[in-house]
Amino acid sequence: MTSATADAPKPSLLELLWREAPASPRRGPRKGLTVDAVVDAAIAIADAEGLEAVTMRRIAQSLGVAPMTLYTYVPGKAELIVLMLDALYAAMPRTETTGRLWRERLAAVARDNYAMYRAHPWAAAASQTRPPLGPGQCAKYEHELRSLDDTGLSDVERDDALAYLLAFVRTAAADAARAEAERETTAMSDREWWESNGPLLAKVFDAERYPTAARVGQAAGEAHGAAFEPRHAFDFGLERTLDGLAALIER
Amino acid sequence: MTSATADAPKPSLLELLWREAPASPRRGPRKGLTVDAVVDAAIAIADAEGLEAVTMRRIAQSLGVAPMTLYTYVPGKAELIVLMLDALYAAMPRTETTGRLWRERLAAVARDNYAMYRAHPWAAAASQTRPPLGPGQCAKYEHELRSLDDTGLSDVERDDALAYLLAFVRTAAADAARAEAERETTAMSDREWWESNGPLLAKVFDAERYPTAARVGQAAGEAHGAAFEPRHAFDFGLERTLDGLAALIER
DNA sequence: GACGTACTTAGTACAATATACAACGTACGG
DNA sequence: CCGTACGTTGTATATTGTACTAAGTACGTC
Repeated sequence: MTSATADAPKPSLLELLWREAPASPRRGPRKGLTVDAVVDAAIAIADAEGLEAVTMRRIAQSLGVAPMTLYTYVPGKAELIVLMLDALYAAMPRTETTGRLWRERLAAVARDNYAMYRAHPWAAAASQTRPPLGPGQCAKYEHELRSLDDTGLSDVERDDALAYLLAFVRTAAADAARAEAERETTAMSDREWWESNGPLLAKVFDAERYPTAARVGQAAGEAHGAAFEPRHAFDFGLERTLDGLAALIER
Repeated sequence: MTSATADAPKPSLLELLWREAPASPRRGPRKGLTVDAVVDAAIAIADAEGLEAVTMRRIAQSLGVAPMTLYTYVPGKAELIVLMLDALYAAMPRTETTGRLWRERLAAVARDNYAMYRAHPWAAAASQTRPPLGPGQCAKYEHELRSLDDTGLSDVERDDALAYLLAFVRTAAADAARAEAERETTAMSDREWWESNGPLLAKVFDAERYPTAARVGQAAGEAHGAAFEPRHAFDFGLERTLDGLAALIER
């Protein structure tokens, strides 16, 4: 070991989320960037080219610095993605619904979240059930919990109900993003797929063995004009989810 | 170009799923493996060490062949994962529930799926809303659709309802797997986390600004003894999901 | 004012990934 | 019996996150 380096106390993820820099002695060259600059650059890339395009090299390039420079601002890529998500949560619009019925309020929460995920498709895949307690997440949680005021639910039930609703929206958005990405990358249209795979499927799929699957599958495909219609899945699921919560709230 | 190579017609994913090899002229050395052997080896690794441990090298090693050999049996890694999923669907147990009420039948479908995902945690993360029409998926779809017989739903509604239920189960299982993996990899227990992050959070989290979040968050944390209890989330969500479908079925 | 030291930046390096390419050997059809 | 189609494998490439090491910068202290 060269010398007893003071072993930099490297900031925790929580400190980073709240931008609580440990007030470093500010020695050495001035920082050319900020955490927000790195996070914003990463979000811009993810929005434009998807999460898989977000590499440390790519971010550094878009900021005009060397890749390793980023590690001065962020401990690693995993933490960066958490920061990106919290920034989204902080910035997303929150529909004001005071005075409306609980069902309308919850529907607005769901639609706000869905819109946010659709605007940033990478976020649906990256987000988790229990995100770290960053400022964006806290503000979001507070706002969304208020939509369950005067429902008669206990505090624990409110948390359960909100988590349930948000998990549905996240999944619906992730599925929508995946379907869209697939449609873009796959050169094949639904019609072309059937022309190329239909004959084989007809030979191999035993309609006598799977009568229900054959009938329902065809009906669903024709009804939506595609194998999977994300918007319909969201609309259908949202009504079911609100009905399910209604059974708890209006019991 | 050396010679007009016959341009091997390389099998489509659908042919592979149904094991419909195009009956090649069988020249050259005999194949030492089968598609199933590759798929089974990959599943074994995924079960034991997680999806990120499933690399072409690792599979090849466990089969005693060179990595590139696998490409004789499988076009690429993406296709292999689809094959792994369909194998799971084909092999999973399906509870027999003829004669029971629709709600019990659907609950059994949900629990079968949840058990399958918990036994193979990687599958929840890998599976998609609209999987390719492999034999496993077809058998699964047929069985699960039957649980919606005599509900009075239209064919399209049956497909919607099933997809809605399955999406819930998949998400719940994926969240459970993620929580479990996090608990294993993170050296820190919940208590340790609070001891190390509590002071900062107390300083930075404005309980006057987020009163509901503070109250509900604490209540939920105490009720479950942890930040997130996957089993409770599944039980709660399943009841809500069935209630939501009941509103459609028993209207 | 000058200097040492803490701190930012950058260059290089490494291990791991999927998979393209081409050489090698095998065994069947003629 | 031999040519050729095909299974197998070694090598190679592009890309990834990030550890390590040097180099340069500017503030706190004398």
